[in-house]
This record gives sequence, C-alpha cells and structure tokens, in this order.
Amino acid sequence: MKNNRSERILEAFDSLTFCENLIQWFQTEQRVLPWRENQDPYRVWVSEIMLQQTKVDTVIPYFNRFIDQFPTLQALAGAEEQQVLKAWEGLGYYSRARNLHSAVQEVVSTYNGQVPNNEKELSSLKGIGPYTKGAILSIAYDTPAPAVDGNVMRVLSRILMIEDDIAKPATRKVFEEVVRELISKEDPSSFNQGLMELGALICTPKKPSCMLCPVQNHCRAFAEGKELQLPIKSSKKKQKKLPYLALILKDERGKVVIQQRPEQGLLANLWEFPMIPLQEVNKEHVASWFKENYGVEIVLHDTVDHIKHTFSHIIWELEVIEATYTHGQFFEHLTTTFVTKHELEQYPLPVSHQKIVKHV
DNA sequence: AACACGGGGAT
DNA sequence: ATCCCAGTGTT
Repeated sequence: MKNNRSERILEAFDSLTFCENLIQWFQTEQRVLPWRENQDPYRVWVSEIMLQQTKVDTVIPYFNRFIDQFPTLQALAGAEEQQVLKAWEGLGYYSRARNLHSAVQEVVSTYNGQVPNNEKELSSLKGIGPYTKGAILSIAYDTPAPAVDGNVMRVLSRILMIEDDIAKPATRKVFEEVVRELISKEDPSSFNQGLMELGALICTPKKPSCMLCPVQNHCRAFAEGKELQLPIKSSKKKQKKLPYLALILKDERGKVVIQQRPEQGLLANLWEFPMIPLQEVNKEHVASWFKENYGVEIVLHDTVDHIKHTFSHIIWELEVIEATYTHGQFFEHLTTTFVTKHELEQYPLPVSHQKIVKHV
C-alpha cells in the first residue's frame, strides 16, 4: 500500500545522491567506538540498549566493563540479576538492564542463543522497541529497516522540512515511513548510523555546524535559514518535588540498614537507605512512624547533608540524618539488612544514595 | 495519547 | 534553569 505522506515529502528530493553523500561522510568521519569493532549482534544489542537516552561518552566505559564481565550472550544469560544491575549502576533507566537480562535468557532458551534477525522475533523481546529493532537489523545484519531516534528526527526534520511535533508518539511513524523509502539498500547500516552520527556531530540541537555538513546542499531548512526552528517539539511540564528524610541507621556495632526497593517502579530492585516521606509524615513523628512501618525503635541524631536529586519526572529532596537502632525486630515482609560500609559496595544503589554512602 | 522511567552534560 | 540524549513499557 502506498504512503502518500512520505511520497510527497520525498518528491523532488535526490535520495540517491543524499545517500551517497551521507554514507561517504560516515565512512570517513565516524568516531572509533568500542561497539564498532565488529558486527557481533550481542555487542550491537548491548550498545543500543545502553545508548537509549544516554550519551556516547557516558556509555563507553560502561560498555567496556559490561563486555569484559559478560563477554557473550550466554555469559549474561547465566548471570545473577543483581550482578547485572551492579554493572548498570549509575547508568540509569535500570529496567533496561533487567529487560536485557531477561531477553538474553529468552534468546538462549528459545532461539538457540542466536539473536533473531527478523522484525517479528526481535520485537517480541523485552526492551527491544521500534528503534532498537531497526538498529540491530541494520547494523548487525545489514538489513534495510528504519532506526528512528531523536537524532534522526532532528536531522530529517531539517533536511526535509518536516514540521510535525516530534514529542508526539505518532510522529515517529512519519519518519519511519520516510526512512523506509529513503534508506540505502546497499548499506543500510552506514545509512542509519550516518544519520545518527550526523545528528551527534554536525546537526546538533542548538548550534548545528551547517558549514561542515556533508548534506548541506540537500537541506531544505538550511536553504531557507530555518535550521534553528526545527525540529518542532512541544515542551514537557516540570517535575514535582518530593521531600524525604534519608536514614543512616546504625546498630550498636556500627552496621547500617539498607533495604531493597520493590520489583516494580522507580529504581526497581535497587537498594537504598530507609526513606521517610515528609509529605506524609510530620517530622516530629518520624520515630513513631518508623516503629509502625518497620517494627523497630530508633533515636534520631544530627542532619549531615541535604541532597537534591532530579529525575526525569520528579525531584527528590533528601535530608540525610543519622539515627541509632535501639531495639525491636524488622517486619518479616521487609527486605532490610544490616551491612558494613565495605559490604555496601556489593549492592546496586542509585546515584542519589551513593552520595549518602560517604557519610556512613 | 500520555506518562513513568535516571543520570549527566551542554547551553 | 532548561533541554537533550542511539527509547521502551504501561496505562
């Protein structure tokens, strides 16, 4: 079935020359990156998951450590989830790690350890959405499939003067259809990576280097001097502030209490110091609230730090306070444990709570 | 379609 | 402060 929209967008556009220019530029100017050493589908997969919403420079050391620790798909499949989360510690969006771990086990059990090379099977794997599916197909298997991320939407919105709001979910499909027509059938890998590399190095959000752009003469936005007005993106609302008391709760031997977060939601399955939501609990009643909710009696001491931590959708304001355990048993249903500062290193903690560790 | 989901770096 | 980043899953 014909797609009128993408056909009209690409009308009078020299797709062939554009592809040649883009691919030529990518092949000479691409950065040397650890996941570009070969086409191993497992390495491509790991890199693409890590690169979701995350800058290349941030990913590099994580990728290298991760591949050292889990060199093969089978090695990762056989690992404990806590080990995988520890390797992901500090990278954020921890469901990526848990989904990758689960999906790799699925590949071992269902696909004989071979990463699928078709849309249907790839899509069925946890953590692989439309973008990652296309990235694996094109980069690992040289198959022409769209891999539309934020870079690609920015680059193509400018080159083709597409003025749809890229914050809308439906807009990604517009770009996917355009890429399906535009993509090089000769070298879809270099085409997709070239678009993203161009977005990262040249066609940047604030200050695009149009004078250095290998496809400048194809760019409709540049021709009209409108490159800074694209892409169109509606803004999101600001984060809500949530105040907490974070406890450095020690027993008589100097061990501290940490607890595991729930298996769903924010920072799932990571560990943390106990937190009291000050939005729900009056500060004078913290000790009694703790007794009711944890089953043990404590004495509060000095505040040692204030930590502000911004997530994508909320802001934690943590007042870090020292406390002493006096007596009582932690409720059975809680996953609390007493650990030494040394033992703390084995547990995956969110960055906000790593900042608390130095006060222990 | 809208929202939850981390953390860091650039401006 | 605000935006952005090689997005996906859930509701």
